[in-house]
Amino acid sequence: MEMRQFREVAERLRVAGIPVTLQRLEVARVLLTRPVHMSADQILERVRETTPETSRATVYNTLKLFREKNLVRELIVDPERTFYDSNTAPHYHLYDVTTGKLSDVSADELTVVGMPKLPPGVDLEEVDVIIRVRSRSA
Amino acid sequence: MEMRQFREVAERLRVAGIPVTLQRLEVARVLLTRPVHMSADQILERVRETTPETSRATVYNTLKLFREKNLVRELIVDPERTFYDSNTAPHYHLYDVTTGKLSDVSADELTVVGMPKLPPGVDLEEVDVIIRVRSRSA
DNA sequence: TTCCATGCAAAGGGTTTGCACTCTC
DNA sequence: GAGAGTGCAAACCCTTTGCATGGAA
Repeated sequence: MEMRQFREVAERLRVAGIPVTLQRLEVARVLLTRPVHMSADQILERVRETTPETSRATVYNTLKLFREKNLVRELIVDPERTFYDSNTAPHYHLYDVTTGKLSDVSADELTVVGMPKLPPGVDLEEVDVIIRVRSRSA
Repeated sequence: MEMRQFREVAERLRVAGIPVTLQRLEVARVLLTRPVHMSADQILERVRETTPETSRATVYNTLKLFREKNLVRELIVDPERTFYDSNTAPHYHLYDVTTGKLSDVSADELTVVGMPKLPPGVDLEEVDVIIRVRSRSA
């Protein structure tokens, strides 16, 4: 891990208005230095490789904070666990229900045309597209 | 509840190759006699109004069976609980994250254009579109 | 008699909560 | 010394599982 990356994620947290702490920096390093899809547990595991004194609760707190500040997006694709996506640009997802593997589908490859008129008093939050695929069993 | 509806759902189960039992009939009556989005717990509650001797496990078993036979579709829109949709025709969904209310969006109102080329060895299962909205707080 | 369906209770797994401790400002 | 951040363990909630009972073929 280079110092440069540490500095950069620290700056991202400050810009987002998030007070910097050791654990938040670690979660940010794992999650925000490249586009990834990870579950809370995978993140905790990766963080503990370098910072073992990190609790599960803190990771959940941090993820909630990052989501509120729009640093990550929550992906609801599997009832078993929530995934966190560090790519906050508009894009869609391909989910392999057999392997649990998630991949990005760019807005170039796929377009949603049309939008139903929303009920009165509601604002659009986001549009999720999930392409579910199944690995052919041999 | 009219006899006619009972007969009709019973026939749907038989056509789907599902042996008819009292509990399955009740779940089918609650779920399949009109288009609804319900959680397992809501279904259990409704079933127990008329057939109190129904266990949670049986409802889950029955829902899994119905899903395998394509009588219902599972909706993964909320990490808290799975919803079951009795509308098996292709369509999309609008989800109010504030109220938890789900509604259908027909394929007329919205179209997905384009499809990324799938990784080798996988089959398309389905394409989900979820429009997330938020109720404006007064 | 052999299955299959069911009820009940317990277990399981991801997430949240309560609480005490520590650190910072 | 007040407030925020953290670790730990327990609580929570939805769903699944194990097991014994009961019924149908």
